[in-house]
Amino acid sequence: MGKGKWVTMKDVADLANVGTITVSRVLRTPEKVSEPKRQRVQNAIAELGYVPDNTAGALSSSKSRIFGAIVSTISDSVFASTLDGLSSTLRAAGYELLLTSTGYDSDVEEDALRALLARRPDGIVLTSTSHSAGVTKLIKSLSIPAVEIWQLPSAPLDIAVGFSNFQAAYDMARHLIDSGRKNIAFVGGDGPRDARGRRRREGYLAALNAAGMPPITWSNKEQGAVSGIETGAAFFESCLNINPHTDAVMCVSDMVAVGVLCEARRRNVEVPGDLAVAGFGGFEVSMPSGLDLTTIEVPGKDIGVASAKALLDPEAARAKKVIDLGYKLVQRGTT
Amino acid sequence: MGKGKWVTMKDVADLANVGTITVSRVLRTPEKVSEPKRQRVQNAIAELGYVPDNTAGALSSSKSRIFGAIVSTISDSVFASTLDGLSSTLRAAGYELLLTSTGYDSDVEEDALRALLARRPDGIVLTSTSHSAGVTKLIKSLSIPAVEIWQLPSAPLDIAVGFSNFQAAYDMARHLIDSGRKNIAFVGGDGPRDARGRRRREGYLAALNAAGMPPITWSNKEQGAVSGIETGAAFFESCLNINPHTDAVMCVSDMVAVGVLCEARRRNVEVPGDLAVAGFGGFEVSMPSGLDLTTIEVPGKDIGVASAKALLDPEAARAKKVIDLGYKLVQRGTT
DNA sequence: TTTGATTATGGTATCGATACCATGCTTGAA
DNA sequence: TTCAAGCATGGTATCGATACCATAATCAAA
Repeated sequence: MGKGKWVTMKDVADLANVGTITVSRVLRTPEKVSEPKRQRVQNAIAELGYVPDNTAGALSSSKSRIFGAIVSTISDSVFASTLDGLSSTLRAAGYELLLTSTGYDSDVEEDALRALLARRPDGIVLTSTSHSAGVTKLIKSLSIPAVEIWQLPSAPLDIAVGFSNFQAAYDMARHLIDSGRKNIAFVGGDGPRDARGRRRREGYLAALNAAGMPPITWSNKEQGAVSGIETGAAFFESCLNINPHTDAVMCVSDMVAVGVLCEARRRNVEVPGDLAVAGFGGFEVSMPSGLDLTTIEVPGKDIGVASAKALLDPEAARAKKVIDLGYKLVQRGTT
Repeated sequence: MGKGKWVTMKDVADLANVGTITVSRVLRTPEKVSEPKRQRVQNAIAELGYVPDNTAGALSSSKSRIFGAIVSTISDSVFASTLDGLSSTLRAAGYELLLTSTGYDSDVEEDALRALLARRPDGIVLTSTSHSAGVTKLIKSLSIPAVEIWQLPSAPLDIAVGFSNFQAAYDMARHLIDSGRKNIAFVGGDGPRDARGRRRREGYLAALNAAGMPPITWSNKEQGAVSGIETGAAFFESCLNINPHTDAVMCVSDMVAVGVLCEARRRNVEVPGDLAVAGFGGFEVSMPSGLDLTTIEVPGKDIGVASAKALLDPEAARAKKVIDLGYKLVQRGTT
């Protein structure tokens, strides 16, 4: 049709022989327009292939119907399910999600936030919980809801949705201690940029400390990869050097645990007889068959859905301030 | 600062004692403004914490500096790296990415597209290659670049960036045939909504057909999960029933291959002696240690980067029309 | 019939930026 | 000295919608 030009509301109005405002009403509050005109307008819309311009709408109504999200990486599959939940819930309510990734670089966060704010979003989602002074100031000065997700911060900027990594790891360590394990190791979670992993490690340390057990921690920092399957496999290389009596290993993620399990099978280390293995959750929602891994199930998608609800109804969410969705320790065959 | 109100360009202009247009120029073409005024304006911006309103800018310049992307799911980690590449490249050029997921429902695609177009993007990215008539018509009528990614379509709507799943799988099958395997199975890729997996399966079938070998295909459709680790593990259950002489298995993804490998180790099936295992790639970019899996390395992130470039310079990209980034058959220890 | 309430509809200002044109000033060449 | 060219700057219209107010039409009650 139009080359380089968009059809405008005026075009529709002219064709239907009504005022532009009537077209606007047909789209937003159709019950306020009489039947015959509504029909004419709708026909005109279809005939011209009219697509409303939300940019203009946002300007005049000062409601953009966009929410912004800042994530460290999209590739991190843990976030992915959250983003899916967020995006689909918002879309169902007629909102769009503007996504920006920082690549774990906190200097970028402020830039990303500014870029986001330039679109005048109706609310924002942050996936990190420690912010620079600039970011904090910027957010505090806004009148739109800000939701921090995943790791629950001690002092939320506005609204927080997530669960406690610390507590979950603590519980998992207790589970291993209670089932009689004496030498419990922890693998991963030491990356300087991986705040969630670090909290898990801290939960583990706290539990062992409370039980009077010496911790056994390990990572392959030098290799750069701290969360892949290979980390779990490589763990065996040095594990026995540190403590040859290790009889349980908590992993910072399910992926790492899968690596440990594969390697254990290859070396004929019996699981859970010789070695208990625990993961940390939700990289694949269900893994009932095959691996039978004990893990912490994390409400990734629920976090997305709950954040969306918080953005859509900030008053209700602010009443709670912190929305803790919990986690589930799922015991299976590996412990 | 302002409660519920945003600082506008006018506010900055008043404080700096210049016209609004000068503020605009300081932000976009600073070299056209004299040194002293530029300083005054920049001070005013900093003092007021001014964040420009791109919504308004988009309206008057009819350039939104937004690109839209429609993906089936964000959770699919394969897309994730592409989205990362796309998003970061665009952001570096001052553009933003508006993301919408369809949840594999092609009815939703047209809705999603309309919602995207309502934001007047400067270009769009599509991850599926078969579109409804409505979608095709809508896109053809646009004057903005449209990039189809991953699977290369036979007749691109506008620009296509990706590689051939068919050819890659064909090559992998040839590799197995050439290395002397006689009974080669294929696992997965039969989901009605998984077009990429289907093309891989077809490539496999074509190669076996050309070699005069009967195919052995398997899937656990009934379980709903056709791409997880458990698929690979479950494969063993029925594999021997179909063909007890199976000596090679091509998997629709690396994840499935990991499942196969783990299960093989557990059952003391020697890899690659008794069974060759091949994955299909890039769910984790490098897995050098531990698993040593032969796989097809897929240029996930590059696709994102190349798409971003195509969007930013559509004329150059249109000259090529189809940008084939290829793939890499990486032979490792499992074949 | 008049009045007030209610519904349907349109006109006009406005949102916050950019585009375009006009202006005044400074130069250097004629 | 005069004029053209170039630069810095500002004024005003404009982008495409919505908000707000005004008006016309309809209907029930007085």
